[in-house]
Amino acid sequence: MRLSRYPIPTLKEVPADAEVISHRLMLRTGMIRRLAAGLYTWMPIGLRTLRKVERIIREEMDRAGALELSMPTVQPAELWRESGRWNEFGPELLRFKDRHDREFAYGPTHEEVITDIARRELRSYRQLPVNFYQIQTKFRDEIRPRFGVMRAREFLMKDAYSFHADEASLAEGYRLMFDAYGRIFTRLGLKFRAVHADSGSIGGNASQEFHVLAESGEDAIAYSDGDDYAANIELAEALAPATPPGAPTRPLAKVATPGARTIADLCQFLGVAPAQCVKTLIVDGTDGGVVALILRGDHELNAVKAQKLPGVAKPLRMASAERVRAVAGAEPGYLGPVGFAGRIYVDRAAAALADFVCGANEKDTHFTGVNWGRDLAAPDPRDIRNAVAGDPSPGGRGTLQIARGIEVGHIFQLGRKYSDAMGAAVLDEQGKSVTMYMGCYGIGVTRIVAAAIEQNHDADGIVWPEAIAPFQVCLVPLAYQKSDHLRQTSDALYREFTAAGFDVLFDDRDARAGVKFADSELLGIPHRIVLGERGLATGNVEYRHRRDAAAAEIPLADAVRHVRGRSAA
RNA sequence: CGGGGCAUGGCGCAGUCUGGUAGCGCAUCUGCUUUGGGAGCAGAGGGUCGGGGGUUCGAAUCCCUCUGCCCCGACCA
Repeated sequence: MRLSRYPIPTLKEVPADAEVISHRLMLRTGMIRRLAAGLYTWMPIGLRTLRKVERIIREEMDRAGALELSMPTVQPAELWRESGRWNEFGPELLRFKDRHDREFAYGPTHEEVITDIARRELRSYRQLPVNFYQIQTKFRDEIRPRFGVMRAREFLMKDAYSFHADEASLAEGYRLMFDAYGRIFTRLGLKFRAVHADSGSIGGNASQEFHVLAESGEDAIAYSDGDDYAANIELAEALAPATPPGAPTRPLAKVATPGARTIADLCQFLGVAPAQCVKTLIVDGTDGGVVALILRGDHELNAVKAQKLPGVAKPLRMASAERVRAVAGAEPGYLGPVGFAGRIYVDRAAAALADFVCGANEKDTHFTGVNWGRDLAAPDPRDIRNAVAGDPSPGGRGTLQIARGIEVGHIFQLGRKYSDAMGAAVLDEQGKSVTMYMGCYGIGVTRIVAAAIEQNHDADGIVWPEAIAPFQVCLVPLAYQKSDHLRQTSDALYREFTAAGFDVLFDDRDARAGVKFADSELLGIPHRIVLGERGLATGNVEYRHRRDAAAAEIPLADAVRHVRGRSAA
């Protein structure tokens, strides 16, 4: 592409509302433009990358034996009523009516539609297993769209759905998709990790997420340095410390701790470590009452785990200060399990403490030297905290590390949730009707583009992985408008690269060198070739990979071969 | 949805408190100079100050109201 013919210039300044780096860079490079909250136009440069991502996904899905189809984005309400999700899904589902007052939804996902297809079209176990996929626009009316294309309302998703005669086949189909996802993210040139995940509202059993590793990721993931355990922090099992609790050595004592409402205050005041304290969180219960959750002072509550406990309201809500006062008789800040009458859940790590500190359920007062079994009932330890770096790996070897990631893929074994609800069955070998098992497999295609930028950028701009760069090669002739010789040489080189099959951005603008350099770096094109009068006098051009520290002189005649060599590396 | 904030040429902002002829930078256009790291000079175009209502001789500025957007929380590819 000749840059002089591309009407969307790069920007030095970005709209003030762009917070994350990928959003800023996508705006500055002219990849996207915002239409409304969570709605973006993909401009020509951005679309080139998006299409490359799509192509890799499509090739690997096809290779894994999946069949591409395309389902409507608009779906009738009846299907969603059949699955029960018309009510379950909540306001994220965009609903509307047609001229006949019939209800529809703009598809946020396609389990219902594909299950409808399956129950109409699939008759025999002999047609199974089968995996259908599409790459298509979804709409989810997110409460708070943000970060540009990273959490948009309208976005492009690859969604696949597999159908199986039995559970073993589902497990096998799931594994095939797991492998395909690994190939996809590898080919995209991204550093990623597959982790066990909570299956959330889609439902089902086994489930794994694929995360692109990036500091700015919204999710925390825990992985072991000694085995292959890896899980989303929401799910990652937090084990008790390896060492068993010691025997009590100190007497129970009530101490005055005026003003020490937080763990930090308390530790400062008493000169103890947060890990020697216990904090007590009061949350709403299902029966209108409350539940106390006990954690070690240096640990955080894991809401996903906690709201699965019997008696805890879902979604998890902290109890109001009034209710806390009514139940515990003290302000939040001085709560503790000693003498607490209601239901209590104690985290494993907190349960492993001896001689610990906790609130005394009395203003400005704490207990020290508290011991389970002596001063209060021995607890039934539960896992209700977030795993932290240094925890023993649930896999058995090594310790957990924490990384941040952007969720770009999620695979589920759905089981029969939808096929049961919607009656999707085939005949088995005995001619008996059996409900099909289902798997579903998503990839956030548009999100991948943003995630790739989050993971691959520097102070000058994007540093595209070659496979998804909008252009592979950037040709920068200097004084293109002034020198006939230089113009002819660079035109010829442009044709040569194009003929060799490269996507080439040809910066034939009448602009200063600095402008062209800055733009090629901002756009993150992997290979840059600069043609100047000086070098051409000796038959040389300048080559620089976007990741190189400095440029190198290479013979003009070798340019294509040189780039091909660097591009294979 | 709850809590905070913003809305002034295409973009980034000042002006609002204390009402008095709408400004700056970037970008755009023209001319001249410059030409290996986001050029210089001279000139030009472009704004119903988010919409509606009110107060006032006079409103970007004060009041009411609506709309849109952003940030922090619960959701998800």
